[in-house]
Amino acid sequence: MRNASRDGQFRDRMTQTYIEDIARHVGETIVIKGWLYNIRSSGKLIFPQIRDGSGILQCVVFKKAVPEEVWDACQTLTQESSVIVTGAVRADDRAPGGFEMDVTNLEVVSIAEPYPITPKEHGPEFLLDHRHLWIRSKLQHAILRVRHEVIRAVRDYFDSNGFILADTPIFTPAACEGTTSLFEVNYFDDEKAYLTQSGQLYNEATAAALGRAYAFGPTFRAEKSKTRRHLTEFWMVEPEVAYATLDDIMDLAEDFLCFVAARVLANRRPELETLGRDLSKLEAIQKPFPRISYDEAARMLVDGGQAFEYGGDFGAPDETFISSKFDRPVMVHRYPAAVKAFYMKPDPMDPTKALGVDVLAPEGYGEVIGGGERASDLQFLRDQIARHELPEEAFDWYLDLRKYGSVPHAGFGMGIERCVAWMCGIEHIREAIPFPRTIYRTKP
RNA sequence: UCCUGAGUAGCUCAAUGGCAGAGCAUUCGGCUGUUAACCGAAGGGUUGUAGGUUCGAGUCCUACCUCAGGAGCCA
Repeated sequence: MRNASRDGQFRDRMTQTYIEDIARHVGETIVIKGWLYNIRSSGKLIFPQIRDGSGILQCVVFKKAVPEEVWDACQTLTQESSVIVTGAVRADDRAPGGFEMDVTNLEVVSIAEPYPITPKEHGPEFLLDHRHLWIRSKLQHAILRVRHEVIRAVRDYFDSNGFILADTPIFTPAACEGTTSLFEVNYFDDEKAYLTQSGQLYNEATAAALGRAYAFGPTFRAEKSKTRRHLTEFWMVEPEVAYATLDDIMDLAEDFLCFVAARVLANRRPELETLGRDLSKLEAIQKPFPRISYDEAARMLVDGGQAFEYGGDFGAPDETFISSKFDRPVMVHRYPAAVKAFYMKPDPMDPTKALGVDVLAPEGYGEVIGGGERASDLQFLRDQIARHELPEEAFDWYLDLRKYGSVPHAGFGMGIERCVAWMCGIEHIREAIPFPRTIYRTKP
């Protein structure tokens, strides 16, 4: 089996050069395979800009330097036509990116029909209808590359800190946290199945098997949410650690987010600059993150004149108000148990509070991480399941975890798209995933 | 589900209740360094749908449809 990444062996056998490697080929004649991004002409001179997925390269076609059929072919090129160009690479300050190619040959692979996405402005509806083409655009291309970096950093972080990847099922027999927002699947004969809304309960099982485990996969929420922070289908990474407490998991979340931000800054700076991201906002993601209790946060809201009722969960404007008081993510812990999930461990110092934590990102990006310490007492969980009117038979396996060597344990979940949107500084989460699924949109 | 806003050329948008317009895209022509290139010309319309008011409706009224933003809920 060929390995595309190891030592670049796969790449070296290809008869093409990728634009991201162009600086290493100055003075050489190379082949670029891609698509026409834009074209400008000036009589006897044509400037086709070629994109190949790794970057954009400006080419120069001079009428007297190419065969007549190449010149004629250039006249027929339309936006997004696919082409293979051959020529010598040269550094030139006049070219975007600093390098350009003097074309000696151009082969047309396919002439594109009139391309719907022009180099001018478009509205969100039109762009989302053409998402399959929109991702070719410069900004979307940059966002997807940042997303890749975030995911790679997530995996590298856990893989290099003793965690074992143990993915949890997508089809699940029951709700983790209530049934209101579940997608029902009509396939299994015996019982109803639902698309997962969290790997949480299964992670507790894998953590008991592996010590430190994490799951990373798609998650589905049938919430009627219609905001820039919500997707119907999103990706979530969920670490779970046996013998960890709330404080341990807050340390982990803090270290983890700093690692991800540092990696994006280190490896995707050109993309961040393309996106116009204020890099100082990302450089500020440094330990220690402020840690405040729910009670302290509630006092901030009341003192700040916000319309907030003590005892309830924070709304989006509340989160934005709290996070606006800090220049880095803030961790809010010990929420009222009544507003949190049934499996949260009560605070021994104040049983009306749960040992949960939300990490609120700055700049209004909201809750990127939610987690906490899980209840380890069997009878408490039985009571909670009854109190929440959940079917106990659906949780028998989960309760087994408390019968056979129950230990303190904690974990959290991070929404990948919220993190990517935050890193990129983009307005809407739907641009942080290749093909967003929202309440009223399942195409393309 | 609720609140708010928007639907006019392929796209982005103009048009006091009085002739349906512009830029970009497309097609044709011009230009030897373009940077969302520029210059000239041409084609392109059931103004979201259905009613209503009016001498006359893109514009005012009613209902519906679609989309966007927000709330609740959440990552």
